Amino acid sequence: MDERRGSATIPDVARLAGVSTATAARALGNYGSVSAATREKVGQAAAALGYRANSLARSMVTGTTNTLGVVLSDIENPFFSRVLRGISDVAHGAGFEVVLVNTDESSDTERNAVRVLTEKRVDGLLVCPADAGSTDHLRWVAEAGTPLVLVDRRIRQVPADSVVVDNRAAARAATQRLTELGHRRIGLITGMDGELAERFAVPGLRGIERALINTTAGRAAGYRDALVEVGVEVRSEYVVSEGFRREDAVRATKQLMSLDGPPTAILALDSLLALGAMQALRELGVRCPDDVSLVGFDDADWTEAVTPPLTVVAQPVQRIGSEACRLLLERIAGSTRPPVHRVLRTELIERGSVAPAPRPHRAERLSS
Amino acid sequence: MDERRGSATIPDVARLAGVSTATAARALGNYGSVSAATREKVGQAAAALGYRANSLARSMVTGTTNTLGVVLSDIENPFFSRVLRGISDVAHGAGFEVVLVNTDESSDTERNAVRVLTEKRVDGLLVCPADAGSTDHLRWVAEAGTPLVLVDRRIRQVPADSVVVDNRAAARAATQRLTELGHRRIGLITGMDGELAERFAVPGLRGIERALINTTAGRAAGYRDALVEVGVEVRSEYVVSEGFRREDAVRATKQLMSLDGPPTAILALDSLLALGAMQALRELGVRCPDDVSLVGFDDADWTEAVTPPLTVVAQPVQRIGSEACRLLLERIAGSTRPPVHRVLRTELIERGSVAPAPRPHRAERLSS
DNA sequence: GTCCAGAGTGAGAACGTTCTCACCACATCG
DNA sequence: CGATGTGGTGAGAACGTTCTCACTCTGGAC
Repeated sequence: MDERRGSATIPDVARLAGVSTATAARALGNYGSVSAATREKVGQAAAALGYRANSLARSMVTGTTNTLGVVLSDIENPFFSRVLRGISDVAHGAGFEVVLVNTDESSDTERNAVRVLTEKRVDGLLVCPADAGSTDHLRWVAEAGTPLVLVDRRIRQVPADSVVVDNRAAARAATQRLTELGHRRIGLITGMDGELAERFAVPGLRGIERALINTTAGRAAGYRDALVEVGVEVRSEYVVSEGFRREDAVRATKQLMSLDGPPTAILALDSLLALGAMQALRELGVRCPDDVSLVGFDDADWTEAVTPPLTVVAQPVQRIGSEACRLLLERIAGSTRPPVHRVLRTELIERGSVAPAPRPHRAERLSS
Repeated sequence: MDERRGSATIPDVARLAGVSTATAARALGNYGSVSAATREKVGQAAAALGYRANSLARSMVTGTTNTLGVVLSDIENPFFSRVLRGISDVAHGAGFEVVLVNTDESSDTERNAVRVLTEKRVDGLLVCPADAGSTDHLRWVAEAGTPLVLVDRRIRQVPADSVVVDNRAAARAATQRLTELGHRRIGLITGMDGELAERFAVPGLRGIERALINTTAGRAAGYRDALVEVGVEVRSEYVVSEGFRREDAVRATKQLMSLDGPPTAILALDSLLALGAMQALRELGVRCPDDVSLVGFDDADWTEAVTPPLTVVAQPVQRIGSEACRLLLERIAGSTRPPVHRVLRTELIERGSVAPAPRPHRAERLSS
């Protein structure tokens, strides 16, 4: 009697309990008013049949799924996994489930994910957009009334809340610290597509607008700002972009150190790149921080444990996620305030990997 | 005309296209047979109205959601984020979405997650069970016919596929390598609840059965196996369990090194613990590998970049996920073969953090 | 000319909930 | 004593799909 494959439904429970489906539904769903006696009867019938609610049917009629869609580039990346953790904690705390899609920075995948998720009728979307260029799908979502929050990357054309970090200021602060310590030849390892990065970091002011969108570009701009401030010309051979993986940073660092006047300090724009830089310095036998100072982005779990401990620009990674999710929940709850753009602060954590610039050679001392 | 809030439905599209809902549905859903002309008409109408399919309704009638539920303990942990990546890649490749829940090793949360996910009618579940003790909810799922695969932890009582690693053999191999190099005093940092770990690692054979379930316990058992093999008594003060965080491992390591006969080698049972051990050794001024050899579990991204590079037991982390997901998809596709238990192989990757045991003091030489 | 296959279509019944109404009985208030 | 709630209940209509069935054509085989 209680072993039906397709599982029992409310009518089944109602029949067994001897009440109408409406009453059974009220008892099970805990809404409306039901007498204690019927509630008991229905409860027992449900237990006997192994009744399990069908959220799909419920969502169909209520129009709400208690589900959030999360679209980000790569969950394997510790940055995103911590962001997701922040999102997930807030979401579950409020009774929402989380559907996750990795885009691998592909705009097509993102577009597709957004379509599928809206078709699944998620109550809201958290997106870390892959490409600031193609955003019609995001505009579409925002305008169709599905709550949307942009995570870690803001796009001006999309009328949605956003939670980002002031990447430019962060990189500027880190670079300033290096210039304060006397460093003038400062290498930058960006990871992004080379040509693009160079454009932001090097030649004058072109691209600043877009730099506010892209994380890496913003940081590159901050690097430039700090150098310009102390009157140092930004030299393009100091800006290296070989890719986002650790091995790429190893290559980039070796390239930097093989330059004619090799940098006395290196700024790596994310934690994996910093790791690669460290590895390369070790492999080259270059002493850190004696010969070269190193600053990374993101306070990964290993930064404090390595030798020397790494100086980093720490971002409130988890808070990016939790804050974004909180904004989204407000929207879902019906808030209609104009788009909010939250900018979280970063913090420069100084550890052993940074030291004053080594005494310059005489020739250089004269020239500067 | 095309700006309705609640978005257009198939009847709306059908009306505009001048066909029946059945035909419109066929044209949009790409099933049944529709003439090219009507398909075109319907397509245009849909575009004009901004029609977007409703997966909920579709799932209601088809009985399939193209969604997998994933329940694991902590997505922030690099191990799980890589497992998830493996799952997610396979799932998306097959057209499935992924709903994620973190349990933080809480059995209650897990039970609840499983309930909610089955109510959402996911097509299958991937679970890394928090507690081998309370498993009725998993048995329920398996018996109710929802495909289920256990990830990284097998539970005998649950009739479901599983994908795990042979933790015991892995830890045994790592420990053997250390004994081969002459190490006899080998510290073990487990992270798990102290009392429990000691029970597995130290006194004879009790608990071996359960050890096959729990990851940490399995590894502790492997450690013991290797020591027993070379006739070394397992001393309980060498087995330290302070917790799972890096700081815990720092404390544990310092505790180990302050022992009367401090260990000449340390085996840390996961990557975070190894990190803490490294940090502690550096803080203590103990040279690695000259004074103490160190072996960790899991080939994290930083293991190769630190000084010295860390010897680790590498697990095919991503493959745990992808393999599990593949098994699940087979089940969803209807396979009814008896439960499969896949055991993936680990690999000992030797790097600079391991060296022969330092020359023993005379007294010790005599005694051994 | 008859028959049949099959492509194209439409009407309407599912799927399993929640929600709106209407109804009843009973208590409370004027 | 009648009017006015009010807690408990049931009938039945949504929600937006897909699916089944029946129907109409057309074209080809006999």
